[in-house]
Amino acid sequence: MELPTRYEPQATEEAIYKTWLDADCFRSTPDDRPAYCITVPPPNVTGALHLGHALNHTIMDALGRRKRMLGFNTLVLPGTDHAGIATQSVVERQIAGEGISRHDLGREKFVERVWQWKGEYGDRIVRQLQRLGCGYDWHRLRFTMDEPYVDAILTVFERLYDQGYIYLGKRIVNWCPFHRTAISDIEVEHTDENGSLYHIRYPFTDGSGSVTVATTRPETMLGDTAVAVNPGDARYSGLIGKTLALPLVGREIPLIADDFAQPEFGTGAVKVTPAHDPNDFECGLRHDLPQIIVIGEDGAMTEAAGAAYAGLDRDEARKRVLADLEAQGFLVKTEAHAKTVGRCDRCKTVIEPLLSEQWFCRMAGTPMVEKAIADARDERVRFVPGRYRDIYLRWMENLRDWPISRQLWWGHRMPLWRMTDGDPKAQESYVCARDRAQAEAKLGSADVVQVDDVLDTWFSSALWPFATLGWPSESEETKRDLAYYYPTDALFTAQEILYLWVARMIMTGEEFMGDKPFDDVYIHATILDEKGARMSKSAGNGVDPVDLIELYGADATRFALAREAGQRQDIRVKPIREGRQEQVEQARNFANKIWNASRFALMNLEGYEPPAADAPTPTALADRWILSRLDAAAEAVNAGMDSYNLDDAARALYEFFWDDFCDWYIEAAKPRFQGEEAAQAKHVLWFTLERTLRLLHPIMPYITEAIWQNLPGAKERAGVDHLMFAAYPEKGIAARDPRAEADWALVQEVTRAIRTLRAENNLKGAGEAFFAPSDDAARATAGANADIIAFLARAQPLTFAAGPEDGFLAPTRFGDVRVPRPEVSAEEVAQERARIEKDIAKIDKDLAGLNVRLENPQFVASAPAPVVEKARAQASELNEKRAKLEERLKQIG
RNA sequence: GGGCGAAUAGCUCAGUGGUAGAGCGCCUGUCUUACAAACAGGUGGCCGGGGGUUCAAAUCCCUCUUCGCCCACCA
Repeated sequence: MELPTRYEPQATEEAIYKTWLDADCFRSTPDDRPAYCITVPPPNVTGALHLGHALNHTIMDALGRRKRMLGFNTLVLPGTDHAGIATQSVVERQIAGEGISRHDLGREKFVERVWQWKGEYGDRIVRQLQRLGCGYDWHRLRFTMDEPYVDAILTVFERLYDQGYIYLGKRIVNWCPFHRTAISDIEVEHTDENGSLYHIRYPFTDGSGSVTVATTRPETMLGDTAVAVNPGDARYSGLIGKTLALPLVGREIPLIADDFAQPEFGTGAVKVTPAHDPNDFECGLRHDLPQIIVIGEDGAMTEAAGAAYAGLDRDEARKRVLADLEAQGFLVKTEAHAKTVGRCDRCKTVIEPLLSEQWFCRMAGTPMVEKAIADARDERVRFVPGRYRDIYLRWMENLRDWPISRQLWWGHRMPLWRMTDGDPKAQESYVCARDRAQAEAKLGSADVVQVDDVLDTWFSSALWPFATLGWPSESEETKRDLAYYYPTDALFTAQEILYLWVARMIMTGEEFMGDKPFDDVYIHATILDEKGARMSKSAGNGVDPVDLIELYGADATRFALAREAGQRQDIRVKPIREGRQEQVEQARNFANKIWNASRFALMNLEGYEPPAADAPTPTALADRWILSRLDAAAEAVNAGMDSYNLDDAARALYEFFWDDFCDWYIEAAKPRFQGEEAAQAKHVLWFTLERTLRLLHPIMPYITEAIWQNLPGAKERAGVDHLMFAAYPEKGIAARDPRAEADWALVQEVTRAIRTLRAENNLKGAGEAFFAPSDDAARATAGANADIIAFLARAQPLTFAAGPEDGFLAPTRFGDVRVPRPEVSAEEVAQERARIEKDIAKIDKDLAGLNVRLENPQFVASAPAPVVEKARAQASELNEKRAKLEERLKQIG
């Protein structure tokens, strides 16, 4: 077997993936097996895969692969998202580099450019997922702008519209002046910033004094249509109803009473700008106030702001207004004031609350929302970790209507039409129609126009679990797929899109499929940098998974992520420094260990034919022990995978493979391959390796496949061509053997004692060692394994006797170990004495602790008997050990 | 302003009532016929602070501090 001593993933992984594709391993069609279906969160077509994706897909692929091996018909259905605002932003930035804006190009040309972008970058994501090893059914790859998918969107829209859920509303929305579109609350990012609170004096028109208001946004005063005070505020009790003259503008506005003005804030008087603040808007409705829009869609002041300010950017306008107020004596004072500022989560532009006409979808109280709440409350949809259920419920129970129209160009244009001369601000003008012909028929006119707006990108992603499976097609294939795969089994995502996406999928699933979209929602950790900060392109602290894969291979990258992917809220990932990344490097070392252990096994199993009876039933201790450990590992790995604790599974595999299988079993097996135990040792080696490869495969698919393909008899015994189709080992694949585990502990402890004595005393080469077992059981176990202990400890031979009086001594639980002492210098004697004294000091410390407990009558009375027994046993062991060490001290003088 | 998570060896993390573990790092040896990306041995921690419950607390409760995440229309 010609295998290099180092595992080189770069040389093999891509070729292996190709064999899987060529054999069409990942295709899923309904059959007699139970289904396991995941529709993957579609990455945006904005660019490349980031580490969060890598984690997300590692988890899904690992769990999907394991289910396939457990006999489920696994469908992991991939796709990409057109990602309206995000992709439009990217392309706008791109053309900005050419010195043009989307408005220079015009809608049609611009959308062409975005399609071009999608063509280039959509495939790139797919290639990167394949490089990561994802076993997805690429025949079913979906894109949110594919024709059948668009059909689903139109169908959903039509139904919601016909039921009266979709309406045109005039509201304050979050307006992004950069994108020139409305966005929803959850697309606004809040940051705490240092600002100022400005106190401005508004004089009464009758010259009887003034009222001072406090505001953080002085520029909006140009649109004020009232000042409000709390009706219970004694300071203003006689003044309500009087008229104020708005400084700079001169407009006469009333002083009104409204509960939303809080006496304790500022001066207790608040300026009311109904067109630019949600609270003021509500207040304006209550008092029937005019709504004056002074900031336009581009973030600049409008004509209504007055000639002096029109055309100024809002920041510039603020400065000008303040200067003018100051000059005219209206600015009373300015104080520092921390405030939260809303920014567009895509471009970080400060959001302008703006009064505008938008399309909304009704939420609160609708059956789909009620059902989506009930699904979580009754745990028909299970959240993992469970705490996210409460977070979800709290949000769902306070839902506001969903603004679904966006003033973007890249997206699904809303299927709403009106006659050209119809009132665009009246809902009655509109009909819902899929195309011009239908619109003309419905409106009874050929002179029709479609609304310019596109749908919120999350409107389309909300349909993902069923639209990707073909809904609303009535074809036999679709009906079969939906019946078989829906509801899907689990959804895997990060917490940031719990509301944006998860909640809405549950609602639409209930509304249009009459059932939840998935059983489980697993919210995995968010990737943070080493200091705990969010990774972002602008901060430059990102780690590119493609770099990690190129450095260390996909298996190592996957293992490193899986090993930390538990129920935690975040995972810290260090940067790549000087071409190294610690966490993935450790995983790469593990892969290399797997490679080399397997290489050793393959060398010893050349030409080997595993017996027909798959599972060995050996008699030798080492064999019984490793099989028992294998079974324990299988149990732990399955438990971890079943409970979304991939980290536990990864750790169990790591520890079993490295500590048990490599460090002890393989080492112990070396001499046995020559002796009379060779047959059973080889069988156990083959079996343990083969089953371990199966256990590892979901997390490290490439290296395990590479080895398995070379393992003699593996394919024949499993009856399949690829490891991914072999049965996944579960608890019970081998005999649990507590006796063997207890006996092996002796082998380990005696071995370690000899090793330590030899290492600490600088004894080179193989030498003698003595073991005086404390009882017959220890003698029997050690006797049967003397050769192995001697081999492992590089001690030759192991003699069952007290050994020479002047030998180095190590008391163990099973008896005394001695290693003969050659000529030593006074210095070396001093070193040995120091070590023994240190050991005794440690024993004394432990004994003191134990005695405190044992001498406490309450401990003896209250603690469970086994605990007391254990403490007594420990104390007596330590006393014994101490006595022996003391004796040894006297010996060396 | 609410909600949540985290704080354990220099670093990254395990450890949910019985006197602390792993990997990396560091120190000593070793090219022992799978692996120096390795092997053997060792060093290293009043488990963030304070209180409480208990015979017994890293672990359960309260509180404080620090860091982070999510949510939030107080000018």
